Amino acid sequence: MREFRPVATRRAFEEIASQIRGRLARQALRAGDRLPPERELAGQFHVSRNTLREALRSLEIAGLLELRKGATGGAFIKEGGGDAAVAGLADLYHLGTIKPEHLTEARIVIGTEVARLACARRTKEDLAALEANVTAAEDATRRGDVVQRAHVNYEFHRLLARAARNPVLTVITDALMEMTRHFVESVGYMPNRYVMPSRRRLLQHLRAKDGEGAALEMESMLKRLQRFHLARAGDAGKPRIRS
Amino acid sequence: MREFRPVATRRAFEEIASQIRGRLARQALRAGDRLPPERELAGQFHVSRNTLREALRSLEIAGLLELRKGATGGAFIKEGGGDAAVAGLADLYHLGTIKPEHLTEARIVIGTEVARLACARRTKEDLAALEANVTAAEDATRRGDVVQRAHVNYEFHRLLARAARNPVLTVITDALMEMTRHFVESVGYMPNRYVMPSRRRLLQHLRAKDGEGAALEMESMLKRLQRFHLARAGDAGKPRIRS
DNA sequence: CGACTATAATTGGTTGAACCATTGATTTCA
DNA sequence: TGAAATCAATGGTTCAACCAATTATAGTCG
Repeated sequence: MREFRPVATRRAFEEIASQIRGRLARQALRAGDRLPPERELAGQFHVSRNTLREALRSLEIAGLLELRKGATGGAFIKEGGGDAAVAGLADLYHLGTIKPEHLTEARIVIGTEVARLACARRTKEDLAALEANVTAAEDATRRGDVVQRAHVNYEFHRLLARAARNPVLTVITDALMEMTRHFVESVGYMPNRYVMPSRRRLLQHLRAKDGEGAALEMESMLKRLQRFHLARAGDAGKPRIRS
Repeated sequence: MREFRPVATRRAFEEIASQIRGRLARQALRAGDRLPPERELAGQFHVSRNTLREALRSLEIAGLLELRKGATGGAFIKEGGGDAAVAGLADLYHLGTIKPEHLTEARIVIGTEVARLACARRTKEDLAALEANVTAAEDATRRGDVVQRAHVNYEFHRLLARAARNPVLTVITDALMEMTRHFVESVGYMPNRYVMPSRRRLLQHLRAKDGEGAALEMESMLKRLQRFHLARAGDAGKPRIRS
């Protein structure tokens, strides 16, 4: 496999970020903890404040830290929420590495399994939240508020993923919804008549904990949506190219 | 849903990064292009070089730029390779948000579908690369080189994901393998006798383009691996806690 | 002429000191 | 007591250097 590793001409800020990452990985630093002020940390690492800031900046972008200003401010360890991973995947869509057809296909693959797992693990609370969401989507549809409806629909998938109780699938679903949102905004909101009935059937399967039924329902809905989306993508789709 | 967006008290470097991101998204900047030197860019944005550097740093961490030193150096637009997304997901594992049981479950879900798709789309070249990989794994096994064997095995899943021709699944697989690598390193390398025979059967399905057979083979192998892994995780597993 | 070598130019990496802007705590005073 | 003024802590930004790596270029010697 790899015969040689590139000789690590490590930059100072990388070394610092790596040390802080290490303390996070070994749980010496936990969510909510605050790092010392920049000026003090710079002293501890024997680097200038600018260099230290680049290290903190890299950790902030990676989603590990949150920097707050003010008297009680500082660098706080963030709860691992996967924002960075979501942004990283979304960037791949913006760059064109991920194309609409990849997105729709991934949604089918992931969504189907999420539905299956959610059936097995959903709590009463999950079910209530999902039912409230579907009701809200139906309201928005009746009002003809396509934007609101689209956002409620993204939220449905996120809720379902959380009900599946697997953070890997949660983060992936969040990323897929983020990409879908960009896609839909670039081709325009598209009303259709089959999503809401499908939602109702899906809720039935969830109530009955019928994983296979839920998976099939989700798969068929997403495949229909795929055809719908890709037809649009042909015209206006893909990361929009402005002049 | 969201009633108010947090008022964006945007920092200068964020505004700069956002502008560059925008030019990337609209393809005004493409992979391989070089941005002007820092000193010049700082002038264009009317900010200090330090602030500009924080912006470039954030884009570098996000995997969008690569900074090279020297006379022909500068900030180059990177090919969208998903490194940042992989690192973001791996961080979630280090932070403990993703636990070994989530990881093994996600591998089953994703790996099964990857195997199915790879069957449908693999080229002769994919097949050849996979066969060479399995041969290399058998060699390493014979030599008792567990470390090498583990790395060749991760590579197998990556090759299979590339054969599936969907960059979403590629990136997710890369991330899952990265997490698996950390997991295995924390609990120790574990030889077993069922992976290599499974690989051979999987290759047969790939040759025959038997998607269903490949999916079943992969699923059964990964489930067996899951039991094996989680048994270990009970003792030493999870992101290792050192004193 | 050609290959090697010293030099210069370009570019990112780092430093240190200073000042600005925001935030929360403290003090002041009606 | 409570509202307003003040202070202190902290991240954000600026500026002006200098360091270090890398490549292009000019020079030198065989």
